[in-house]
Amino acid sequence: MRCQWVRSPRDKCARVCYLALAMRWSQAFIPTIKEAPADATSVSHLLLMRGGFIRRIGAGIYEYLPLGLRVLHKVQSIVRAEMDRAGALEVLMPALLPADYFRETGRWDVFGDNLLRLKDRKGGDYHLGPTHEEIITDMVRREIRSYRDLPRNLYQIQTKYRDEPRPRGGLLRCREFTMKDAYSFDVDEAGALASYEKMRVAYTRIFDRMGLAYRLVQADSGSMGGSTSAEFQVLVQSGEDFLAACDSCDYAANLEVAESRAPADQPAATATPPLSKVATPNVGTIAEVSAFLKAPPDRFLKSLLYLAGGEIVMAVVRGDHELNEIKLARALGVSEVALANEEQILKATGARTGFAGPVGFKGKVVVDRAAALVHAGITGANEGDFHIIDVEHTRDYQAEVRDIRSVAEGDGCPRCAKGSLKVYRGIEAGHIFVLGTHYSAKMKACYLDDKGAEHPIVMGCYGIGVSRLVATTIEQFNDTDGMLWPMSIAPYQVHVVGVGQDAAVVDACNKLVAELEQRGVEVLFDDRVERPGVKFKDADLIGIPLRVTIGAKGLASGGIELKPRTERDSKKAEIVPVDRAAEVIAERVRAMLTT
RNA sequence: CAGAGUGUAGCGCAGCUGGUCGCGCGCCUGCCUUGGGAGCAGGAGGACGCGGGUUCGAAUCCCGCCACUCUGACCA
Repeated sequence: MRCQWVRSPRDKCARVCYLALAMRWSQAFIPTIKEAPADATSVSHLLLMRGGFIRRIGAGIYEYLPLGLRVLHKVQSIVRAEMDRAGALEVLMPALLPADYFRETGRWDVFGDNLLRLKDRKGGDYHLGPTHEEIITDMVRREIRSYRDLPRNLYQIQTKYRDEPRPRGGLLRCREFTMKDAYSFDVDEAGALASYEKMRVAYTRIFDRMGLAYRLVQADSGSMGGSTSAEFQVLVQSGEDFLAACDSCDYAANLEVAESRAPADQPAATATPPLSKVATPNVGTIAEVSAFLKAPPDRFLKSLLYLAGGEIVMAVVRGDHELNEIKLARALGVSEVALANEEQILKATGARTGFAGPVGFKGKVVVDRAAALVHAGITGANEGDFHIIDVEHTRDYQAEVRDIRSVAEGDGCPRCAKGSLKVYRGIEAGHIFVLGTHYSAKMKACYLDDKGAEHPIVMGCYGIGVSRLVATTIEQFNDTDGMLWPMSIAPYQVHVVGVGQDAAVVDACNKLVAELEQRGVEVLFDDRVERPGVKFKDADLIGIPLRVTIGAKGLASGGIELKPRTERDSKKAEIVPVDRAAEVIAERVRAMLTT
């Protein structure tokens, strides 16, 4: 084991990194475990635990062991390099924050239970920072007064705290996690958009360097109070977010906000007869009524009652569609909506749950644009055990027509004429926002223009879940035996496995490890007195991208064996002559870093 | 916050018709073995989550609390 200060040759930013280049397993702290921990809730969680990368000490609170920390540091250094390249400046704000700043913007209350609060000995209110808009805005308002000082982009890599209702998935959703957050400050909206675009490019470079398959999607700006925003979603089956993407153009959006091509009206072949009421005893759900009346779900008008800004509102979507609460809230101009409870439904419609409908409803009604085109529709009669059939929008009920449903697989793309939408699952790895003057206006972060007039600074904010990325990468790259690290963030670049204790083998191992170290290659050398099977299993588990096997057998047949972790068949390992091994391996590492 | 469940050796679990706790893996020692988590022999390791109650006696039954997990709500 030797530690030294090195300048990594691949790092164009001339950053000096501290890296222990070579590590002998017998001297290391890599406690792998054979049996799966019972509480592992995702592939990445399982493998990070088994591989000895992390340990849990509380719900959503993890320790990083040496391998885990190396990966975390590598992700951080890629993020730093690209942020610096984009002209952002690193700062560090405290994790422990006095309550005053969040009180200033109202988020002390808005964050509610998600904020981890504490008191100091004098009884003063504090919290651990879940994000730092207020703090950075305060820093900037105290120091920046002139348009000459703008634009600026400041970022930090900090530990963040959120009292998640339910942490899960290991590092995917924690209460304490590492995040890179950047904040841009511009004189106007156009400047903010330019800053936003720079971050979009930087993020693309970051995720590309990590070799991830991801998609940039339109996103809900939510309570951040911004206008433009997009998410970087890493595509994995286990992802908790859903996104819709066009199969022929580059339209992609989080399902929360995804749109579909406007539906075309298909007039009924025959005129719809007048309304009539039918008895539907004890059948309330769409599936039940559909079976009872022998009518397909797409003829139904599903009527849901919501509480929006203190008012009861009816939202109507087609029976085969799902209502989208974010779209509904936006259509109503409120920040959020909540499903009405049974009591409120009874009071508003006069019927118990399952029999609500827009016909004759006294309150405000919003109908989805697809539901508005339903002919001879079927809906609740606002009377227990009765439905109404042959309902026509406009003729039989009045409602505001809006897009309030979630898109579904196969819907037409809203952007192009021929494409249709596919639904994917993803993990949000990054999010970029134009915030506007939401925070600067509230906190009076202003600058003077060249005429001496005062304006609020126009802001943007940009987050990357650094610790989440460690887990996300494993979610995307794993097989039945373990992790498959991309070279750029692997804990070590090369894993040397010594088979047997022959003097010739031990000598060859030591010599190769020393040569690799000299060439700046990060190498983990399994020098343990263990059976080969144990070493191979551990090597597959921790997933270092290149494995070098040195044994008597290989040496006899001409050299050492080189095998990428992605190659499952050991017999396909490449035989490299001993005297050229270090050179070939170092070159391979270099090649894998750039692809 | 609502519903469900689990806390017993480092990890995974059994024991729960009350009688002071076992198994597998891991760990230690020795022998043997060495190209995909070997084998044999011996060994160490436990206030059975915490507190109270019932009982001659509680891991086991009862009450309270705590922690954790799952499903939902929530998630810049």
